[in-house]
Amino acid sequence: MQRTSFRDVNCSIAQCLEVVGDWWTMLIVRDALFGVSRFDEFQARLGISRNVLNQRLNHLIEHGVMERVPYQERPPRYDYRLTAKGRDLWTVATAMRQWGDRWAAPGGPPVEAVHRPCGHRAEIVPTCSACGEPVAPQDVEPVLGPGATDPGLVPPRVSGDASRRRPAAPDR
Amino acid sequence: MQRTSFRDVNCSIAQCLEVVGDWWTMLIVRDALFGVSRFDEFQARLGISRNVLNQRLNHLIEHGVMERVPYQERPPRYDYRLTAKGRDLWTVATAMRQWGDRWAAPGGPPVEAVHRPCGHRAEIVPTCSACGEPVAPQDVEPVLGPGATDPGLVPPRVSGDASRRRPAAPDR
DNA sequence: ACTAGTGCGTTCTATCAAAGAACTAAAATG
DNA sequence: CATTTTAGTTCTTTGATAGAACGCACTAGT
Repeated sequence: MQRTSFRDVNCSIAQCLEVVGDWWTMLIVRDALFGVSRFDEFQARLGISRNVLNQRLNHLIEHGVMERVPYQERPPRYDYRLTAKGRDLWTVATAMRQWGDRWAAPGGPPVEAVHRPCGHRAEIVPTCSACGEPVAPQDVEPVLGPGATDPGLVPPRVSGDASRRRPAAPDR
Repeated sequence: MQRTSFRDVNCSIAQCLEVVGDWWTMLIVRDALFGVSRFDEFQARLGISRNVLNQRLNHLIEHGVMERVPYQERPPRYDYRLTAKGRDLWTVATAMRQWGDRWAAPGGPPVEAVHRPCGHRAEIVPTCSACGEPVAPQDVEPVLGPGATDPGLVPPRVSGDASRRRPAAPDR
């Protein structure tokens, strides 16, 4: 009964979760975004088991999110650094942080962000690349993209078959 | 050895993960954002075990992300619907989707988004609420917010910045 | 030289959670 | 009456996790 993998699911969210969907992984990425790079510092800050930390770091390296950078020869020791692919997870981390700030931070945000170019504490606002306006969830309609493999379903199906389809969405 | 909870971690990312950090939970939210609302449809689309699905739905309800809405009396049957708190996870789902599109979708995005007000297929671009400019990871500096309880846990280091910090910062 | 400390993993065991299938249940439908 | 629909529950097997101890290759202190 191994945990089901999302590797073959034709959905970018599932692909993202395949890489950082583990219980600890996103927190490791968070610390890496803060500049943490050493095994022991990850371990001490997170309180994660050493064996699990080792697994997760290797997983991230396999997926090209982090890389090992030697910082001394003898004994061989490495920094764990984010790659460009890993640094790009900043958008995910930021979305999570702001959601947590809004819904689960009764004492106010533990950490805020200063936008250096303008100097203000700021929120990150999702805007449309086409028209530049802020985007709300209800403004967006999902459509099939070039990578779609099952044109029948706009919301991609996860586990294999299950070819049952609801006749004429009796939604509500 | 039960899995360690992030409930008491003073970090909004951890709080978000406490709610949707499980292996399946974010995919359930994704489908709910697409409009799925019935137990069996979640189960069929995701291929998740029924017992795990039941656990996850209850977990989401406990955390105020979803709610049970009766749609028939006898026998009692419920729709599982996102609350406002749940719908607000759209930003997280979108960040994940776009990351997956960029880094793990060799055939192109399986699903794209049309911005209804302007009519274009568009990306969601993170911009600064103060100045309106697009924001890149290196433009942002984390600072302590009003809800901070452990100043030692946030290294004065910049997200995305990769320059090595001398190990003379044993902040723990 | 001897001892302790650092940094990074690995191994081991008890316990817990997941997958998957079978089962229950209450009512509608044929 | 037998099926089907919809939603959950129970059970077993197997895998993952926490936590601690251990190993290893150096370095620093006395």
